[in-house]
Amino acid sequence: MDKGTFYITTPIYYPSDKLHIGHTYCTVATDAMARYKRMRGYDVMFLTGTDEHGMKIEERAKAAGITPKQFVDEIICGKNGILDLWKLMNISYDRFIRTTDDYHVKSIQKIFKTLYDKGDIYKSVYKGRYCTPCESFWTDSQLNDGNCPDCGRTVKYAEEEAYFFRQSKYADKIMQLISSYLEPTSRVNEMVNNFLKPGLEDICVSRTTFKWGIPVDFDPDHVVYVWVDALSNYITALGYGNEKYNDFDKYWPCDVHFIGKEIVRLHSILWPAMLMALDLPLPKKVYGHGWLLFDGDKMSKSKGNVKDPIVLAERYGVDALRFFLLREFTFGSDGNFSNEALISRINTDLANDLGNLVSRTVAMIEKYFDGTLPAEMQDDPEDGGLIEMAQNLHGVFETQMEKYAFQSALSEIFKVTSRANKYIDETAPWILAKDDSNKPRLAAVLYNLIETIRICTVLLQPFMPDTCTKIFDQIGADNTLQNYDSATTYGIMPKTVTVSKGEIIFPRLDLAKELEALETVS
RNA sequence: CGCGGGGUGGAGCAGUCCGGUAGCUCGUUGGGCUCAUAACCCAAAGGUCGGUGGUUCAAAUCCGCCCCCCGCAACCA
Repeated sequence: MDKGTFYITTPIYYPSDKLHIGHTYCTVATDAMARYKRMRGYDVMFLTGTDEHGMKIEERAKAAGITPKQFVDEIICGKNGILDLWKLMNISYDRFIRTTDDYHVKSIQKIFKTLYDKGDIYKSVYKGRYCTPCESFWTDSQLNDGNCPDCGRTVKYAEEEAYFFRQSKYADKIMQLISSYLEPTSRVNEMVNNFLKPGLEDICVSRTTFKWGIPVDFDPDHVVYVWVDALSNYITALGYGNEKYNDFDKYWPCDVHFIGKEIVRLHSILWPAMLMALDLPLPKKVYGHGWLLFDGDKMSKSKGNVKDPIVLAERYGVDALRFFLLREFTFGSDGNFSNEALISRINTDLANDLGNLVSRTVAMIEKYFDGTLPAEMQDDPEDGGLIEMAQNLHGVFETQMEKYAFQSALSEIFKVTSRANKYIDETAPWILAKDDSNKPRLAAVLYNLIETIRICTVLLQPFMPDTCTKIFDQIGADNTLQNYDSATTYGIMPKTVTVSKGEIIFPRLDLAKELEALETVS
């Protein structure tokens, strides 16, 4: 059963504000993959966390009249904070790292010193446009008509002593390797043409203009700038450079970093360069997923189009929301989030297709056999189509999952539930039930339905863990019929299975009513 | 000429690498069924595949040019 290790990560999120549906999307995807790999027998390490340093948080804390640590503690541990959100969303992370954790801080200082001693970090001068009231440096491209993008005032040329990471030294190697670890491949060209071909510049990795960061221990005026701090979380959380954990050798290199497309550059260029400088192996995959857009726009607080995952999960159920996020959107591309799409997807796939299939199957077994199928069954060639699909499902499902194509993997499952609904019409059990001599045939039909539902449900577990438990209860599948291997064999369910009709799993929603309600709450 | 992605029935998308009857989901219309959550099943209508020129027996697909949308451009999942 043991297939080795699988290490998967989300980005560590920046807790300057409550998280929104976009963060939830990435984390749910990571969770589904982690659960899938666990089911398949891998020793999984699923890491998520928070990236807590930086000027923005320092400023927001100041504005709120509290310390930066108090500020992030509230957002992470407070009511409806990040920990609550992941608990609500049923996120099965194994480890949660905060960049303010002592062990991480110590590791970062060591890493910084190691790179400095090696000559890959060196002291120089950062030159740029500086806005004095905002105490911020800006690049030319960030400027708004030549003025500060934050306050609109004029900026002036300024210099600041800073440490730089010798990223340029690793440019050639990265150019050679990037297409082997970065996915989807469409992102590779962007990196090569925009950054690698024009020539990599060294990157500034320390600051003296704010204090809320990890101090450079051999030069106390400086704090380590975000990216060295943040990216390293993937190894410090395994115990690299600290005593807190000691499974670095076991899990590194990482199997896949799931990240948003906006930080592809940092994960596919800077991070590999850092690892090369530390003489460590590179992650096997970096997957830059797309964004959820709202009315074609990026979600942002200022545009007022942010979707609150807590509101949606509480209204429609965590599993329905998890399912929607991974079923509706192509993981590698941007997708358009809309309330209408959410409601429609729940209605068509979950209520009409899957939920109704379970409901009608279980109801017929109760009605025609008092809930328990008889051992005597009569097969028929017309069963072949359905059985073949159910039997082969795990194979096509795996192919898609291994490509991180959640949408396609789910689509394969729903092809089978659709086929099962069609099978009911083809076999017309209600007609068979009219004549007792047809009972063995009727029993076989209902058994095929139950067994098909069971296989689909096994594979749906990474996406909708709680709902699948409810379905297993209704169709009478015990624990031995729920594990991954049980989905690879058709017909292992006992013939004399007993079902029990429970509550409706996914009630059908009134689209117009829900849209109206969502307008007022989010 | 900065770079990348996209433009396919009313909506959302696949197909483009490797040319050969344009496909899926939703919606619409008609029919069927009554086990089921007014759900399910069948059928039909609906597209000059952004524009234009070229290659070819044949182009959504390959090549040239043009238009439009989105993103990136060194801190946004």
